[in-house]
Amino acid sequence: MALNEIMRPALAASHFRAACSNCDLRELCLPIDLTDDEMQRLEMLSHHKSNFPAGGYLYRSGDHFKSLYAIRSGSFKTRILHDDGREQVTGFLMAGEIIGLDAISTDTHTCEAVAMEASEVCELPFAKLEALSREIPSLQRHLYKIMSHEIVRDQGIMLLLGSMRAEERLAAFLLNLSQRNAVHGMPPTRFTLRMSRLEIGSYLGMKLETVSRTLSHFQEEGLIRVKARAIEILALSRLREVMEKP
Amino acid sequence: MALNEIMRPALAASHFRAACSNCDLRELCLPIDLTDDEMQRLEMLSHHKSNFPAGGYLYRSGDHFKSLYAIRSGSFKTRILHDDGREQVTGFLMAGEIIGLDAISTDTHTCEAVAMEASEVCELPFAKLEALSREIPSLQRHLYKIMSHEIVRDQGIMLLLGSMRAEERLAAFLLNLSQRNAVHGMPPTRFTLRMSRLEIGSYLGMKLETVSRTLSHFQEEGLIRVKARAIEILALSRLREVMEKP
DNA sequence: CGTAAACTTGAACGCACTCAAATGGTGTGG
DNA sequence: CCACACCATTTGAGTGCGTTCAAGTTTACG
Repeated sequence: MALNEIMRPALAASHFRAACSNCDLRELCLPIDLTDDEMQRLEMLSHHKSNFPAGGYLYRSGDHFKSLYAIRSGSFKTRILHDDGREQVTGFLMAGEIIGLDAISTDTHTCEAVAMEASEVCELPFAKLEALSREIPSLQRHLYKIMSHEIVRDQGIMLLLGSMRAEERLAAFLLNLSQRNAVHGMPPTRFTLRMSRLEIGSYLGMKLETVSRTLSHFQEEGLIRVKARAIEILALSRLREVMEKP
Repeated sequence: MALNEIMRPALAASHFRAACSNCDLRELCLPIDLTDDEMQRLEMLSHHKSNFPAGGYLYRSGDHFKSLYAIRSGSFKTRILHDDGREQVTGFLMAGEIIGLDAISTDTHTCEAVAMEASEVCELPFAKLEALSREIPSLQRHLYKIMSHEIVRDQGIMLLLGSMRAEERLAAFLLNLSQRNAVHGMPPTRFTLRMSRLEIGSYLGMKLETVSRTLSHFQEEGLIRVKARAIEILALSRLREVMEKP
């Protein structure tokens, strides 16, 4: 497994933008190939929720499962909460990605999704999606692939959390963001973090101070430039080396 | 999220034992409700591979994806390999569980599955399974649920790796094994580990020495009794407390 | 423009790692 | 059935990475 595939690979963000009344759902998370007629049927079952506020909950842990959501614009974080107060950020999701897959298993959301900025989502009622996927084989296959893709992504993060050091984790994280930002038309070496050091730390299994220190260290090494949440990658290839050296 | 749900919950092992010519597939991983006729059709598409040898590969990383596998007896570990030699065990799978879900995404296996003892599996050709699931709604729903369940499990392990200490991780691991063993008719407080300290360490993100030391420590505390790979849990509730105290 | 939150940096600590050696367990061939 | 070899496991001692605690500084936002 190539190291640049460890975290959510570029295709996660680039393909699949499924049907929804106001979204181009033709590229929802993975490539989907539907006829115009099929596309229209997919669009008919979706609702559009616009102007989702920053900090707002898309759903909470324990909520009854009804729909998947396709992020049309903005970004979300998902997290699971512990009884004892600890929390773990399990993902940062960007436009074009699908959110809510965890809830299918038990018909209850096991994590919660919070908007990190003003965002728009398409609601995809799962019962309808399921029924339609029975009639459109390529849609069914697509749903299976999206879910499998999420499994691969999560296992990549298990590798990261289980066997990488702090520097390697952060390098992997930055490179992953770089890839995913590039997909949205932004330059791969300049982007703005949507999340705090605390959230990055929770995601990567380290403390916020360690995140901050490691970013500073990368800057001293000339690998990146950090200015608050603005990141500029100065040496992509050397950053990859950081990640690949045990 | 309750702490005893963090790792693969009991239902993962208890329910779903899907159709396969020689297996009772009626309970494959999650409850499945099919008519006799539907069951027969599910069984018709499956092959039975018996006598899978210990240490043998069910599939390797990079193999072309063709089938899912239902474990009929025995157990497997799945792991992802790094370019630089590091490996991460991503799961220990027991009878009744489904293996190979990661490969649907790209039609290529991203991890490898190795038998930890002599095992039997049912092969479920995915193309046929997919087609049949279009005709049997409850089978389709079942497949979605199994995949979602794997996502929930993986995210539980992310929580474990990202925010728990060594003692807590190992306590969670033992309690999870206890649950899953109970499901197979074995007493919940006495079971045999199928995996080495090295493999446990890889799975839990710690070194084998730390696994060993922590087991010894639990024994000194009177929580468990360890004799090589034989484990006896002496104080289930106190072991849960270990896991729940930050 | 002022306040609170986010971030950076420093210093000391501690958990888990590394290195190393001894012990125990397992399987195989004599 | 035992002896040997090999691998798995345990245990010890010392180290280091990341944490904790504690300022000080910058940024975001009303």
